Amino acid sequence: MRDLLTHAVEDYLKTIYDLSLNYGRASTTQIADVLDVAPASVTGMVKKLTGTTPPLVEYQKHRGVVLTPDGEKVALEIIRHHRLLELFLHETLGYSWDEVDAEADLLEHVISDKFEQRIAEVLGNPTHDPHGDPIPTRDLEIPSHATLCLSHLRPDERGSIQRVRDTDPELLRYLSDHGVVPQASFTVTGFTSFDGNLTLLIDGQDKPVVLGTRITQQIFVEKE
Amino acid sequence: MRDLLTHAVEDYLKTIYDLSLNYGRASTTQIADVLDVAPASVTGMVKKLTGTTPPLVEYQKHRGVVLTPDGEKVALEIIRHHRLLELFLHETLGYSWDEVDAEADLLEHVISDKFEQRIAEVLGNPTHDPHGDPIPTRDLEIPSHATLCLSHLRPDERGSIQRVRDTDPELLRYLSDHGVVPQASFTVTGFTSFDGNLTLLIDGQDKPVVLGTRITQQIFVEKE
DNA sequence: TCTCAAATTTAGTTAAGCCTAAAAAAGGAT
DNA sequence: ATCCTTTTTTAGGCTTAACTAAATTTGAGA
Ligand SMILES: [Mn+2]
Ligand SMILES: [Mn+2]
Ligand SMILES: [Mn+2]
Ligand SMILES: [Mn+2]
Repeated sequence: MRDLLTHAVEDYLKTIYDLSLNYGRASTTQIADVLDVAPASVTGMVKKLTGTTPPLVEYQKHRGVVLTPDGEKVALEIIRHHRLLELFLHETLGYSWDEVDAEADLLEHVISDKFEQRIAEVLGNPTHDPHGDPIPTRDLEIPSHATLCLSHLRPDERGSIQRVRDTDPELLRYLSDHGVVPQASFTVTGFTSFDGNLTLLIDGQDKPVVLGTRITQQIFVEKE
Repeated sequence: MRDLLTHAVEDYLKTIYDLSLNYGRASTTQIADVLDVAPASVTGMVKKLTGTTPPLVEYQKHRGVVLTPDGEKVALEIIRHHRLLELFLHETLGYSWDEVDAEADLLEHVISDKFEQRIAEVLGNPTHDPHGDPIPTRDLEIPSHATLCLSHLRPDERGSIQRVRDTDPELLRYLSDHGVVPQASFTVTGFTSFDGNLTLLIDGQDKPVVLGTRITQQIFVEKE
């Protein structure tokens, strides 16, 4: 019954967890989009996940899918693997922060509990990954993390970058090239209402950087 | 055509490589034994491996299987992964030498070229794994390694341990507990012809250790 | 040479996880 | 209420890599 935790199952659960955080639930098409499979494949897998004992997901009539506590536990285990691996690849093996997500996506399903424990020790039981995302603890509690979106700030407000969505390597390279990295402090110096562009002056940088909403919606901050 | 390199295919090629080293070829039942699958499954896979372009193995019905140069290249790539990973787990993550084989068996199929390169660098481009087995170089040359079996030594001969078969964790723990580890020098102090038992006095150890043929056949040495 | 047990292959299934095409169900707009 | 578009499910199939059971081949000993 616990051997049902195939790579595919783990990726579905992780995806449902992420979507539920953002939307409260996960729809068939959203899941299909993220995992790059056909919607019909999602229906098939979701059926399987409701049929396990204990069930790993709950289907709510017209409201998509949410994880059961059991499903969430599995998702958090995989997310812990993923984020520890990202940090390990970055800190110990010298990967840049745009390269770690893809490799961690594969390794997360394969490493043992021992491997997880050892890299956590080597890294000093870290609380956040290279993109600022919180790493669930060993008993799967989630450290605090910022939820305020950069797109909501306006000129003259100051803050610090806390967290950046990690799935687009090109964006990550662009951001780090311009000093937009976790812990960087900044002042908002401009806002254009037509397109939502924000201008930021990062402390210690010469030039301000202009970011569109596609970008500012993927960055989370703390206000000063 | 190169996407045919599934985990299963890689494990078959690695197994055929190992068996060919020892027996010149690999029989269906030998492969089935090592991989713990049914002989019929081996026949099926072997057929698939002869049908690729280029073919990865050469096969005559009922006469066993050998790798083609292409198949050998793939096998050596996986073996490089495996042995680098073993050393990395041991040196960097503090695994003991009996724990590394199982974990490396899973990870070897998943790590990228970049991961391989990085751990090789961190380890200083090592030539041998924790059990003394040679690590193929980046261009898949095999460093020299001892082929003289400990079971062939006789009293008063001196030598040094070079290499130990790595698949039995219990044996590995027993050996390291008694100082039988790569680079250890020793003198043979006894031999019993009935059972082939050898008595070894390891330099720096108080007590001699008696090893049966089941053990001495899995240890390779260099004579002094 | 013949016989027979061991080794190997063939044939037919299974399970996972994906696919496409078509049917059905929602839900917004008229 | 009806239409229409989007979302979701159903139905049927494919591929990979296992399995079991039965058939076949091999090669060693009588
Ligand atoms: Mn994954
Ligand atoms: Mn991340
Ligand atoms: Mn393996
Ligand atoms: Mn080894």
